[in-house]
Amino acid sequence: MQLSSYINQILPLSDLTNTAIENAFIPVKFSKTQILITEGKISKEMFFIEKGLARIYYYNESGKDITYSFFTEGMMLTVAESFFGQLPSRYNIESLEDCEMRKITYTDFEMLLKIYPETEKIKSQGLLEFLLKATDRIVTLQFLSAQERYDLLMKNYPSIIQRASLGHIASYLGITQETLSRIRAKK
Amino acid sequence: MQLSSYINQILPLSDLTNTAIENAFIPVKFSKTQILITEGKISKEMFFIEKGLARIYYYNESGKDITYSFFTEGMMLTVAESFFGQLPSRYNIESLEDCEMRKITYTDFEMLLKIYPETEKIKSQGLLEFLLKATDRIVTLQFLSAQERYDLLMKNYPSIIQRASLGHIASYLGITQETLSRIRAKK
DNA sequence: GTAACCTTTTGATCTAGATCAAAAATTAAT
DNA sequence: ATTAATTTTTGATCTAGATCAAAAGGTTAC
Repeated sequence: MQLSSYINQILPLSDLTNTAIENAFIPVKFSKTQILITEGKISKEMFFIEKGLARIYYYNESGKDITYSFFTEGMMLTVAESFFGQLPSRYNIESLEDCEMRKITYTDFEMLLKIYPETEKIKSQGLLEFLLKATDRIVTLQFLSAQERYDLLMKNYPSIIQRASLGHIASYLGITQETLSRIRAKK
Repeated sequence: MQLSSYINQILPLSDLTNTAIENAFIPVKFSKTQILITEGKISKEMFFIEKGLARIYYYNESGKDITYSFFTEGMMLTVAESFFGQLPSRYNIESLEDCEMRKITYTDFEMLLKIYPETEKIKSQGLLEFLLKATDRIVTLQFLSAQERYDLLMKNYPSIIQRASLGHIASYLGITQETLSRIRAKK
């Protein structure tokens, strides 16, 4: 999906504003396993994924690498609380495939908001989407079994299951690799 | 906490805007166990709690009542995705104590945003806070033990532990009542 | 091409927390 | 107050999923 279609599906904007947004998001490429945002730092950038796969992850108290979330084509990628709130990020972002993205800096984003006030709606709509996903996640983790969580991911994001590694998917689901491997085996 | 201090702690606003906000939030009282928002309907109201305790909850596939979240003095209470996005709510809201609140309707909220554009910041800041809480929740549910989740709730919201019922707290933590009772017993 | 390194699978065992059931303690209602 | 209803505790048992360990498959690099 193109950035322009993404924006327009949220809210149709004037041609002028659309062009301004298009120009503010500059193309970037990342190869596999690059770190785009680091824990402890304030996210200065937000990415729109045109091609590729990435994940947000963190290390728990015992140092285990845990995937918080996956992002793929047509999604806005950033540690939302850090970017929108300009707070230190508690997560890292890593590319899992070679990626083609568009990125905007926070400064440019603020500028857009100031010059084209209609983009403010894009911001709250964006926040709303992050929130919707997060609440879904909570409900999933609160009371579903490992199998049910896997089925749900399969249903909602089948491509992630094919493209991400077993270990990353397992920690995302809140289970061990072994358990995920067994769930897959018996189907 | 007063509504005015809540607003000002987010962002200092002009006296004019402050007064407009104060007037838009009208006082309401609820007695224990009243339903403020119902699953399937669009949340037309957002509440600021001056006194009392409430919870957001839902019924899972097997019909079990699950607490999604608690809200107490000084918090904004609403099903954020439903109120801000004007989408059907997937949750209910129930008062758990006699409550004194201030409420604003979505229409009045929109009006405020239009007349006093600086309130738009309050909106995104509000969304951001809901998002921050939600991400915390995910990390908690992803890999902490029952005991660790309980300790965390105790640390962050000790008053909820004293005021909410065992069953509500247990489902909030994603565990059974029996397990929670045993965790408490051994301390 | 094979050595070194990851990732996934399979097996055996263990345990945190669920489930089922019933007793005790609180709270509410007449 | 006494009964009824709800909530919490305690006990016994069971199970989903963790942990530990090692084999089997895949990748990557020289």
